[in-house]
Amino acid sequence: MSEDFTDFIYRQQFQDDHRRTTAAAFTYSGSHSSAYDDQSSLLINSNPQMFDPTYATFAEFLHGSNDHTSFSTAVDDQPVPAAPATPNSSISSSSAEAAAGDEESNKGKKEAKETLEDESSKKDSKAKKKGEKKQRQPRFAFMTKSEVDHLEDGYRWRKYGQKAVKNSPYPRSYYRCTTQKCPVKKRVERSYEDPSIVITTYEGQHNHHVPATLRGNAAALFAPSMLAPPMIPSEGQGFPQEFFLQMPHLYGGSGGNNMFHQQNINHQHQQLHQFVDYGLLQDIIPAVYPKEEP
DNA sequence: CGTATTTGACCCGCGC
DNA sequence: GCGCGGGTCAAATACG
Repeated sequence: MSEDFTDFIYRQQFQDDHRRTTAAAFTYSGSHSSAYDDQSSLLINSNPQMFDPTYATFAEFLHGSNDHTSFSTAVDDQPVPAAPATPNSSISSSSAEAAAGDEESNKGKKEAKETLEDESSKKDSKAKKKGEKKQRQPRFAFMTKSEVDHLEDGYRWRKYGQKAVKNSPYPRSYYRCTTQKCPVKKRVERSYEDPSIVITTYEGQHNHHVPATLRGNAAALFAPSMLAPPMIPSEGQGFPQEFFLQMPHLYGGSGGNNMFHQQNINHQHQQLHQFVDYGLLQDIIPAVYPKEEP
């Protein structure tokens, strides 16, 4: 179960749509998303003091609008053996297969489709072209304590599926980035143990900029330098460096230090600090939010 | 009327 | 080989 985790990286509280949200970020490489459900409570409750009020919104958090916060996790080099900053959150464990293939199971249908477009090639070339292991893209997950399922993250998503989650009354939703040719997928589900926790998993890299059609300032936060390079298949040990370029603030490089660098938090965001200080504990306690959603 | 969502069918890997 | 669970497709439907 916990083997699916590679590292617990970050914890964050912010506010989206006037709702308070708490996020915990980690990478993982397993195939079963239910694996981290077991850890959600632990992650959220482990150490309230770790919250970093640097970012105001989920999108900001995701894209790293500033880099006042510095982290060092040896994710791309080796598994992180130690817990970030609290003995409680020792979630880190194996990170053997960054791309364990259990997805991309649509090969059959794709084959049929492409046979139509490309009569001559057929499944042989197809299998050759794509059948070479179909590796799963590295995934990056966030656990957010939020009443909204689908958090604004700066991109446009189209829902393409929803499935019931085993042992959970809450379904899992599947989204794809709406930008043409962008391979990024995302799935969202609510923890069955703590319904106030939403687990968002991203897979793949965006090959484009954030659409400028967002409300708020999410688009403006996204610098051109954030454009991700083409994906390079993972070699099974950790995640490709390219993956982390998307969220540089989450990785202070592979310096070897596994610990949080809390001392680097910039304290110039006074209002955010106040916000956090005021409402943090409320979020730590599991709560039932009024149902909403469009 | 174009686009996004819903939802059952389908595919695939895996364990028994 | 079969059943199960996860993931995706795509026709139907809802939505603006």
